[in-house]
Amino acid sequence: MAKSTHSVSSFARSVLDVVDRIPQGRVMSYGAIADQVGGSARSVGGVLSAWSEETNWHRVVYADGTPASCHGNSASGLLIDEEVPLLNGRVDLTRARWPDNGR
DNA sequence: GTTATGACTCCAG
DNA sequence: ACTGGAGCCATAA
Repeated sequence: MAKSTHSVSSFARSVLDVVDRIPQGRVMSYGAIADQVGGSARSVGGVLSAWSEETNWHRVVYADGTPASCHGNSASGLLIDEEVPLLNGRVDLTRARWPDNGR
């Protein structure tokens, strides 16, 4: 709840809330989060960039499972550390996608 | 209120 | 599989 101590737009707070709910070893795509908060994938990216130090941005990946770009490839290492199944450099959404729709 | 930018996603070649 | 172009929405100036 460290995030609540700062003033932020309702949209950003919603995005941070969803990302914060992603369990370890699981990932969510920008578009999926955007759909949950009612925004667009780009807007979600902007929020993550602003909260990269307080948010699990490495658990958020592209629609095809590619780890979020910036900062080189540190995301892959973090994902491995989180026990996220990687497949040829991309996240295996077949197993890591969350919520895992029924599983 | 308008313009420009961005950690996105989809479609076509 | 990769690249380029267009669409999408929130934030900042």
